[in-house]
Amino acid sequence: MDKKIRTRFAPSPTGGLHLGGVRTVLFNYLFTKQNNGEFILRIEDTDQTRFVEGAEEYINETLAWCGLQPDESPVKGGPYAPYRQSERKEIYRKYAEELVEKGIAYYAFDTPEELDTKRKEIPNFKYDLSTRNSLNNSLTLSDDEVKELLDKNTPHVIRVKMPEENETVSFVDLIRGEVHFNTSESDDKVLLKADGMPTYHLAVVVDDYLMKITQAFRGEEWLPSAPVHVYLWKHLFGIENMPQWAHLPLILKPDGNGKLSKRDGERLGFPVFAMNWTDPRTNESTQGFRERGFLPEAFVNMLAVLGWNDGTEQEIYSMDELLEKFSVEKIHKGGAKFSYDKALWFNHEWIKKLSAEKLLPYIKNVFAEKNIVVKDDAVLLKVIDLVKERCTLLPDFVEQSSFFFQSPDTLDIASVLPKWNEHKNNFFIELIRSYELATAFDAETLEHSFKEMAAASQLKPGELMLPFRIMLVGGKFGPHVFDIAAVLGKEETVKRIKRGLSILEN
RNA sequence: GGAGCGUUGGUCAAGGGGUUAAGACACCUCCCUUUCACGGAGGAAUCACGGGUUCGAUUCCCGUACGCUCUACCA
Repeated sequence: MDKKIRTRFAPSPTGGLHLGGVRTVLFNYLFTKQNNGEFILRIEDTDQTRFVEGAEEYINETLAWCGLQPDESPVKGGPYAPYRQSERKEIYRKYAEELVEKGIAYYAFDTPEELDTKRKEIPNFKYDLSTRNSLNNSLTLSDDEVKELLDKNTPHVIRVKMPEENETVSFVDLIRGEVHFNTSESDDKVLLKADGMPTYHLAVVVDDYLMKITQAFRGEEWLPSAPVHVYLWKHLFGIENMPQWAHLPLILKPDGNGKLSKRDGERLGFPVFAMNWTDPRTNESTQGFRERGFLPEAFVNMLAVLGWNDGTEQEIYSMDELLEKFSVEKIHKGGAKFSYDKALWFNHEWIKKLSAEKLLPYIKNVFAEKNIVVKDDAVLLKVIDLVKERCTLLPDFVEQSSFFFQSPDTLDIASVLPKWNEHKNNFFIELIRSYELATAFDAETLEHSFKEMAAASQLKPGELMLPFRIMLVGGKFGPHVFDIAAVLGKEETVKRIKRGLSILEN
């Protein structure tokens, strides 16, 4: 039992990594690192027809962005390389044939077309104990016939022969407890395809064994085929060497029911992929959480509590806290509907939580995209602290603070004009004079002199603050006006008041 | 159709044989703020249904309903 903990994430490179995939990685990673184990990335690219260029790189980049780096991977290498199943092709045939010799598997020569017509003719057709004796395989053919077909390189597959007697396979799932299946319910899954590649069913078992995997996390959709894997383990490597299974609950659509899909994101207007993804075949691109303006901390946090809760009221977790508090036993059994509103809330919380220094590179990036030039990082740091609590997504910083770095294009004078008069106009002329002479230009003294002058002019400060804000900011938003003026500095503040006045005059 | 898994407010969820059934998101009202936010207060659940077991069940057991997943030479 003091075996080194080893887990794996085994995606197939067919497109962008979605929420569910990243969460599987997260839970895997958390569990592994809590136990000083090793986390492996294994690429399951056994289906050449579904292989998509760039998908593997995308997975690597996503893991890096989330801070979930594997200890062994195709890129990083490791003692059990290669980590791409297509490069391990030669390994699998041996095991499939071993199974044939043991009578646990058999050769099948039925063509896909033949099986297709069977499926059309017979409702609920399954290649299983009820049909295999009337099909074209080494169970029905004589040894000589089989040998001849094999010698002639006739295309064939190897299928498991699920037991005929009512054998119950049960195993303990880390999340669901004991799960039972009757083996006769499973069909005779293909293990080795005609092209010599293994199917998932053979490949997971073989590779999990060869790579000494101790715990296997995967989505709940795999539960029905688990008995096949357990059966294979039993005859290939022994049940006692089988990893512990953990079938994670699904992430569901926010509306209705069913697995969350890329389509739902498009339909409802939120990302489902971690990062931008462009399908090289269709050129169709999908926005990711990263490009939408999510912080990796928030993304990871949001995923962690989708289907897991530590029993306390805590909702905001850093990676370190997750590493400390995560537990597999507290993962839920039922699926959870994804809520984009909640995801936004997490991002907002993380923007508030992170220091201006940490936020700085993200904000500069977002500004650069809008061609906003920031000359002085120290100013930007101050600005970030001033506006961060009103930003939910990173690009919100542009809206909320671009006026610090460039004068607003237009002023919302409609909000001022109806109540604008000569009296107020004079006040601002006075204010310009006063501010020009000011020796200190901090928010507090600015506010103080502003209010004193207002009192002297028999005006309520409140009536003057909105026009002042519009002149500086352009609209009805942003931090306290005097904080803004202080950051802007004397010259710029005065300049903007003058400009505002000239616009209001017309 | 079959098998497996699941079911606490609109959503995420805590809890667990006896409770006023936590908390968060969203929504609404109010307070704070003469901007927008933040923040604060308040507002919603006969714990899917029906049977048991029990002095007592939302909590344990069995059914039913509903939902989901799988049922490919895809993963």
